[in-house]
Amino acid sequence: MNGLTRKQEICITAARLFKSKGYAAVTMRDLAAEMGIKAASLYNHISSKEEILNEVILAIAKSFTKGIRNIRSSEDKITEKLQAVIAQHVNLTADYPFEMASLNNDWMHLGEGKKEYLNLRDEYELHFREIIKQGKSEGVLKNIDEEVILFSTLVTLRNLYIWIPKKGVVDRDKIINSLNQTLLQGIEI
Amino acid sequence: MNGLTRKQEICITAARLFKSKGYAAVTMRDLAAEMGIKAASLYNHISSKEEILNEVILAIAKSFTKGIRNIRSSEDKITEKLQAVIAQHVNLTADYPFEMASLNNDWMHLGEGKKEYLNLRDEYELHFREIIKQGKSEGVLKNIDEEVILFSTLVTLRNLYIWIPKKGVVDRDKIINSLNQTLLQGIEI
DNA sequence: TTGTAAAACTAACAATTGTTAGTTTAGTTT
DNA sequence: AAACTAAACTAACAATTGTTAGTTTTACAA
Repeated sequence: MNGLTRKQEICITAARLFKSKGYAAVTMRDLAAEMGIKAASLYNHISSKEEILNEVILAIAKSFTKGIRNIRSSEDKITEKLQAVIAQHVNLTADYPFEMASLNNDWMHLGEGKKEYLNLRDEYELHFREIIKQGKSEGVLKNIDEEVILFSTLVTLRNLYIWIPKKGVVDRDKIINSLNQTLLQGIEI
Repeated sequence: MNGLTRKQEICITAARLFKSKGYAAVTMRDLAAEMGIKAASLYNHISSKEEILNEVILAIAKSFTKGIRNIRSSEDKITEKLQAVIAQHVNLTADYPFEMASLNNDWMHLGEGKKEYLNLRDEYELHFREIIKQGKSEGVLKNIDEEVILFSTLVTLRNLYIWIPKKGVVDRDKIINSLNQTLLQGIEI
């Protein structure tokens, strides 16, 4: 019909519900009602509630880690790498705002997949930290504590999902440019 | 004993659990076990699970709004006002990291108190936005979209609860200074 | 028309949920 | 000693939870 499997449709709908109430507060009956079917029917397509969360979170977590791995190993200058990281966040968030919410808020409810998620997150932060270190050693970035830079930048990017859907049609380039300026050069004259 | 009512002790313990699993995933039996009593005994001190969330969230939400109201109406220069906002976030987060997590992640589960919470949040953002506008009109802040400045700053400050407890003993002044520099002047040379 | 596979259904389960009612314990005041 | 109070307890409830088993519907290919 729309090129999606029924399972994918379920996961997409689930992600939307997870964003508004959180994983734990969404029941299988809520999800089924949203799909227009009965709860038991969901189990023709998925094996458990937890599997849905795994699908939702791990797919997008892999995209992020794969992306920053490429950015770090590229030949770009540091500033370009930082801008590429920002652009990746804006683009993935604009494409998958609901999944981003689960990634941020519901990862602790992962069962089997939690270890893999934590590995992906650790690797992501490792690459990001290394880019920042390189920037400092090359004199492109100020000599501020790496962890402060990592935290303040990453937390803004990770929470774009709260903000981006509020704008109507998303002008990605405008957002990317604003964030580049704000995060890299600050807001003070 | 420790100057706290039994109800306050319950709310403090609850906030800690809410941070690690989210409000919906914490059962009254979980909370009771953490207090070393049975679930039914909790109801000698509180009237419902929801009341606990109300207590936890509204207390800290009021602190924030009251604080920024005073900052905005002060005679300080814009830069000092911005630094005062940052300092307030660092201090309240260092004092109440668990409550901050509920404020960020569990407000949608508020029942009776949700309207009051949303009013407090709106008022907070209003004052913050006005400080930013004033900064722009006085030429202290760059001519970047107000909403971008508001979002990127506020999201960093609101999520300090994730980061501050990771540090051992919290050197508040060091964190405040780093954030002042990072948020206001950026990370790029 | 018949066979097949996808996807829905009804009905029910065992466990867990927030909560209530009534009772007991322990410490303090009269 | 008697009364009072704070705070715990046991036992149970009605509702909701994720999930299973078995059955029926739908649509398309043979």
